[in-house]
Amino acid sequence: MSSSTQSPVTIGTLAKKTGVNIETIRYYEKEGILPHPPRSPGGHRLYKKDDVKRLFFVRRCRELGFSIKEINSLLSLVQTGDYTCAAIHDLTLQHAKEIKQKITDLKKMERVLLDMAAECSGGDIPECPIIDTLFEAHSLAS
Amino acid sequence: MSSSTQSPVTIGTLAKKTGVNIETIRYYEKEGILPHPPRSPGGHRLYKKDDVKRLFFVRRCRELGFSIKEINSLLSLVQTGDYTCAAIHDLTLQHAKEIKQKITDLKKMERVLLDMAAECSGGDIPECPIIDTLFEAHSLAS
DNA sequence: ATGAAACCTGTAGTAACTACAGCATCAAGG
DNA sequence: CCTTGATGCTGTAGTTACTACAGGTTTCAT
Repeated sequence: MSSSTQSPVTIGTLAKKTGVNIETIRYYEKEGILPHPPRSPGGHRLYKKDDVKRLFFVRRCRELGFSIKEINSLLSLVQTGDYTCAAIHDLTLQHAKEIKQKITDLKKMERVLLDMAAECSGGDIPECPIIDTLFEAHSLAS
Repeated sequence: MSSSTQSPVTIGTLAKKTGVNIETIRYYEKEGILPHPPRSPGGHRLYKKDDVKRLFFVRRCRELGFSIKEINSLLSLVQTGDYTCAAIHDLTLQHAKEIKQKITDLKKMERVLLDMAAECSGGDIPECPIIDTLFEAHSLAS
């Protein structure tokens, strides 16, 4: 009973509500993941409750590392209602897999850095096993 | 006894030896992490053994996630000989700390994604708890 | 001498924003 | 009604670390 009487908010208010930067909101609109909102007579953007919801969705997806492209896919699936639970499930697991790989890579980096640091006296001398190691012609990819 | 008689190599050979893309080598030169090499009469870049070593250093640092700026710092410390083991040690540990933080963040993402997926039947139906969760107005930052 | 392979410069594209500059609009107080 | 400060507008450029051309030149082996 309140769907057509809600008063629209400006971009600044939307930004505060969702914790998303104003410039970022305009960027999202340009990228097509937020719809072009109606404007005030003077050209200011006017948002409604659904936009708040949608922007929260986008923000949460970004926090989970989904790309803009992926979010666009998710949103168009949702928007058209043309999705199955299985499709969303797959997208999610695929994304989780990519994140797992990143974690693996970063752990490898961390290990090498800590190993190098452990070899190092940390003294006040101009010789450093870290530098020596870095000059070695080996790759991390193994 | 071989320092002045080595024959220089072209950029393509350097690329093959170090596994770094030709375009990337030129980019590194522009960014100041590789010196401007001497040129052939026709303008082709001519590299010597030290350049190979330096480029290996750069490549290894990149694989360990050091930024171009950080590599520049490391290199200027090394180049001038104006460094102590302690300084390098600190830079390395600082970097390791940043990577650890990234790992923590990614693990949090992974956890949320897997939890969402676990709630999901994956069935052929147009209702999905993942979508519902994504529309919730909560942030990961806790 | 010729032709293919390698090289040159300079520009533009990528991802996901951020940061202006320079101007217009809005809302509240006087 | 008018002013004024806050807020909003567009459009462009910068960030990071490259990659990918286009269009031309050099090199080197035959």
